[in-house]
Amino acid sequence: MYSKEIAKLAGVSRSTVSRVINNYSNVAPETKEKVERVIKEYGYVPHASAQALAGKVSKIIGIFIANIRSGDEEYRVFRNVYISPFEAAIIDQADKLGYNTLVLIINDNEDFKKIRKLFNSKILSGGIFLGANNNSKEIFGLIESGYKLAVIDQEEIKKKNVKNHIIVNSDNYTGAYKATKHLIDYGHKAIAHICGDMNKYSGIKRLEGYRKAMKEARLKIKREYIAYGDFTEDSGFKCANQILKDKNKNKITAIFSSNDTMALGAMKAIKRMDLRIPEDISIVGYDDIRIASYVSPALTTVRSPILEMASVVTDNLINFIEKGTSSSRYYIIPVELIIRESTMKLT
Amino acid sequence: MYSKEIAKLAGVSRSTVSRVINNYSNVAPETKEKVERVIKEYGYVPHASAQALAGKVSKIIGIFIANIRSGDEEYRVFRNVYISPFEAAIIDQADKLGYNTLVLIINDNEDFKKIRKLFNSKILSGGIFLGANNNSKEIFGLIESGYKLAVIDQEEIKKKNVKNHIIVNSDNYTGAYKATKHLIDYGHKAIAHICGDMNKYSGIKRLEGYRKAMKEARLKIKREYIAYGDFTEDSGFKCANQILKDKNKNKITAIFSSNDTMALGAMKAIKRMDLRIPEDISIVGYDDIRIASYVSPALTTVRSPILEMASVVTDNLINFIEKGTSSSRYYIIPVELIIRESTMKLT
DNA sequence: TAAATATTTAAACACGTGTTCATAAAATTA
DNA sequence: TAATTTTATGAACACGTGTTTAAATATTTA
Repeated sequence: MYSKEIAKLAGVSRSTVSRVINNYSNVAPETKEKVERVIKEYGYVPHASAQALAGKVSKIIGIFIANIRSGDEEYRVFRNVYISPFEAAIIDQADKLGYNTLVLIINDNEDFKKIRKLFNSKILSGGIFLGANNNSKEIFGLIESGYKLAVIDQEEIKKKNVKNHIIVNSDNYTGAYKATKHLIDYGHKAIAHICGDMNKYSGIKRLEGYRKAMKEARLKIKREYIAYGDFTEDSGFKCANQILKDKNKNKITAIFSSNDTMALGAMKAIKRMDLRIPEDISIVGYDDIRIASYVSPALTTVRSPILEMASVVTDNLINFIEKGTSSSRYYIIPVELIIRESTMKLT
Repeated sequence: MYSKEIAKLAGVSRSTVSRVINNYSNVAPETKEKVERVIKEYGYVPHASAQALAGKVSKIIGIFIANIRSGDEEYRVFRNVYISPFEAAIIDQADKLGYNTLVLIINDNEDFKKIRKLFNSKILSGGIFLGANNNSKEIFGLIESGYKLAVIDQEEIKKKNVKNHIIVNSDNYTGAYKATKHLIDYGHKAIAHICGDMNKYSGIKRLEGYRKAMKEARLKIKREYIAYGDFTEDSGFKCANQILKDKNKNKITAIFSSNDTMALGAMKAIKRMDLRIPEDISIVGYDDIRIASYVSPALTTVRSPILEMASVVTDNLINFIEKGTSSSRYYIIPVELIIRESTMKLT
């Protein structure tokens, strides 16, 4: 069923059908009504490719999800539990605005070529990066090529030739500050930090937030307080072991983990050392993934407003696509500390 | 950058470029090599819409994910924790076969029209349903229309006019049988079942598996043993309360929940009644979602081989798309019982 | 060497839709 | 009523690629 046949059935020309579909003003009301009736009756839908070829832009945006590199195969495929609801929220919001969503999992730099292909072949008219590295040259390249892109969790881009993009971050810095401050307020002094992947902006900013709170309280950050993980559970386990191996010497009483997944690994390690949470070690995570409220003890953590971030990034991207007016917009969304059972006052 | 320009740069005609791209045999090797060099140098990619219009089929498949109806907004958007890794595994497998994936969340019947649109406009060349209701008229309609579809968790379709589709199920019947049998082997006799959504094939078959095991052991299924949930945590909570409210009379010592999410809700309810798991009540879930191994006590459950199911369904669908040869294939994938801490022998 | 055949290429058309342009019809003004 | 403006409509072209057909070139055979 094509527009030619609709035209015949409605007794008008194909151009008139096209004008009805595209809401032109100069169509007689009764003609319009007649054509619309036929369209509805036969369930006609324009051929998207033909439309695209004739100059209409596609109503599809991409979601580009960075895969976790290290760790086991299972985790690789099953994907980041923080990212997954983010994806769902974006799909939902895009749908509300009449857009479909194509999901791509980015494993290596080869996959950036796929993105380029999808844009060049006019399948996508925009895209959102999730979990990307900070300052990614590949993303800069795509933005420079003029593709309409938004990035979650990315430093403000100051390069002169990289403009026209959207960046939405949660306030990682303040979140990490609040988390650390919470431990300080509870009387802890020897507070360790399990860093996330330092290639991600969130990893960097959360470390900064931790430093800020410690500095503000005039607490010295000893070398042994810091361990470098990569946001995976395994790395959390290893980092906790490393941090606590000289516990008698270090007197560490609290850990701020850069995300919940690592915090879970750390909790396993802590329990295995026969230390109690929170009596011996208080621990704070970040992200408020679903498991956080189920583990025992329930994890104190920082919650990012995923729904809000997804709305902001999607609305802005689609506005950018349709109006063409984004001049490097940069958003920071506030976060919330959720106090549960994994932290307690030092007596 | 279009094929016309490539042709000019390579000093050949546009048709020759097309023949090179589409691997025709009658192109001189040196010509072919020359054209390929230019294509690579300029990173040329054919305009997908133009290709589609000229008769090539799109390399995009849809993943249609049914949303949970009841329950809170958060859960709605954040999506089913069982479905989410499934989606990831399908995307991964499709990518390996050179296909991209468009994800659609199905909230109501209106959304089936969207699917029709996507097929009619030639954006999609196939699709996979996740979490769909059993015997869905809407899906039957789409299959009848000739769209190439696969469905996870669906009864074998016997209607004469509904053919050419692929169905992949995990062995829900045997899984539920194993779960119940496990409890019986542990000496339990008064075993309750929290049913899942009876609109889903998995909900139906798991109840059947439970019945089979009970019958085989000559255990009577009292009316109070059965409670009807809908796969959400809330419903699990309510069902457990209902089942256990006359505990002194019923002597129920074990519960088989139709999925893990409801089992979590049930565990909350059980704890709130000051009963111990597994000392007072043993509980078995289904799906082996990630949280299952983190809760305390860790949940005994049934694991479906998600990766395998995703491979089977994706491989078959793409084969169907490319070769056009599927005559109602029906697959059942075996499952595995994972025994953890939430079940114990009755002494 | 001429003829027959095999190989390679270029031109032309098709795919379905949007849009421009010219024209016909209707409405308004003089 | 005639002239002008406004409105409505259909014909023709453009979008980029695949494919068919006819022609040109190279190769082989007699």
